[in-house]
Amino acid sequence: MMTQTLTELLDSRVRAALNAAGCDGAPAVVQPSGRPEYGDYQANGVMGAAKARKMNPRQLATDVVAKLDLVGIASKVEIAGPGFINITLDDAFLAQQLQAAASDERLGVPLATAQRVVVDYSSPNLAKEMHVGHLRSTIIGDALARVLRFLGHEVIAQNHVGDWGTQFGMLTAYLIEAEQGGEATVALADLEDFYRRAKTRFDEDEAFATRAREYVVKLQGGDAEVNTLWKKFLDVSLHHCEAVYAKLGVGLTREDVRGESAYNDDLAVVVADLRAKGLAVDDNDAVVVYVDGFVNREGEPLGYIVQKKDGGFLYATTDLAAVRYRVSELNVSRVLYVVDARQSGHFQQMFAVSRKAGYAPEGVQLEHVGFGVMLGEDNKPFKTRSGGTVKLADLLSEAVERAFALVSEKNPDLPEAARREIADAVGVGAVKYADLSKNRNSDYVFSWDTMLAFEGNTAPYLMYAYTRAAGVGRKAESWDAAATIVLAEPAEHQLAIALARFADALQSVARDTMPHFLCGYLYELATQYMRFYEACPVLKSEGEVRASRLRLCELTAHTLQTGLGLLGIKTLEHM
RNA sequence: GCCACCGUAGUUCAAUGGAUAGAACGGCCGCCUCCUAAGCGGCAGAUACAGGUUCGAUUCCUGUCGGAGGCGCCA
Repeated sequence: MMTQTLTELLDSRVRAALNAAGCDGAPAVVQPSGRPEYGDYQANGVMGAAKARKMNPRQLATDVVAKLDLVGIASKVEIAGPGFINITLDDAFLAQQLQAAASDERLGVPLATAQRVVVDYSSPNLAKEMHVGHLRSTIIGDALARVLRFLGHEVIAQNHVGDWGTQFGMLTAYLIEAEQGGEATVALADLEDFYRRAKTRFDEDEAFATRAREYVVKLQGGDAEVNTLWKKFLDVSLHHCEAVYAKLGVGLTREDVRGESAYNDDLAVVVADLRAKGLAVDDNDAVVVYVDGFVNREGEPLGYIVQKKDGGFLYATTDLAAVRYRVSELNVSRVLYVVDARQSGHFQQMFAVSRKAGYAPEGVQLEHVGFGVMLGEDNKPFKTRSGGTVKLADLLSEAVERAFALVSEKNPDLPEAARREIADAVGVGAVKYADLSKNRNSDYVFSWDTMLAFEGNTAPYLMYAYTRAAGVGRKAESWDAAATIVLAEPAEHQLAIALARFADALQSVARDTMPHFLCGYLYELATQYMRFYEACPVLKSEGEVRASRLRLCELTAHTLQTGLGLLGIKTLEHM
């Protein structure tokens, strides 16, 4: 099994050479080359090291190259420009790497030093139906969880659903009305509608509003009847979420659900603890924690309210209780919050309080994995309350429908069942990939055209590359699966480089919590494969060349399938 | 006012401080008697502005302009 990625290997070798050349501790700065004429990898550390030590960079580069041991790894090492070291990998070395990857379930990806990590994602409000605003958290979190697991980390998914709050008084009050009218099942079939009707009742009928408020009190007081109604409502709502998850291919289950209500009993404990530690103080009858560095509009210290003046708790309190639970009960060393970037201020405060209170000691990483807002095609934010929201379920259906129309057009001879299956994978994959392939920090422009474009840097392109790669192997019938890989053509070399970078791509994703790095990698791999496919006949070639190329196809297929799988996107054998 | 994000081709997006800023879509031009043309090749086209740090800046710092957020008892 491999213990180092390609970049790590080259980096350590160049660093050793820098040390030997008198530049102790100088970073090697190894990265893939920007263009083919600069080789496969470039080491850029010489210029900086030379500058810091007042040395001549070209001379230092010469020294470093003289001491650089890349025997059996590189076929060419050149100095270029002011002191770049351009490295061209040896085809035999590359071939050996690929052979190792091909015979390994994990494709030769080194296992990371295992961490236990909480990924907090999706977390819809169970009072309503999931809408497009929930898409990003759900699929970004899912992709990160999959990548971290693949690298050997122990991931604990946490679906921190909104299952608590005053709105559930209204909903349970309305549910009992619906049950009495014998139409509860019908009414619950459309949660969004259910919420709307309950809200209307609340606004228009004073008696109902009063009852709703009473139900909130009863719910909080543990009243058995209201509790049962509440649980029934949650169950229906979770079923709805699970249907969406199933359609999306997201791995969240009931086991991962730990909603806000799970922390109810801890809230008073947390506040008391913060008081005992001298962190929480009374302020205008509320209980507040002050941490340095946070100010409000007027430049006054901004407190973090953990208990309202009416005695009620807030999500701020819940989040603290959750941190405590995750660190002390789940024993994790990294917590990822895949939540809308607009909450970054809240997380900054929450993290600061957690540190101060000792809920998250030094060694525990707390990271807000924020993402941009969902915008309409008019570049205006989606409305959350006053209608205009697209249900996630509807979005996916629409995507699948459009994909079905496309498949039927491209491939009219396939039986309908097959076209349905393809449309399912392509439609859902396109929606997910359109989102995952963008830098999550940017705002997200929701556009049917963008999401459902089936050409270029899209899921269908990658899926198609997979079917091509896998299809060749199927057609080949018999060939030597253990054949030596021989890289002779430029297209073969480029494909090999792309294949060999898989581990580095995954590491970047895990380190920076950026799924779009993996998308970029897979797109590059697919592109290189397509070029290879055009330039190098596989089935028509003979002997060792044929066997070698078949192995390249097979490894490409396996890598694409694994990579897409880590993004939560299915592959197909036929398209 | 404070905090954090964003500004790259007509459009949607890339680019761990590195060399000539990459793709895709759209436009134009080529490639199927040849392993799946949902493909491949080619042409045209961009770093908001002004400073600074650096051998080197789309990237880091400061400021300006522009977009969209957050900033005490909602989540």
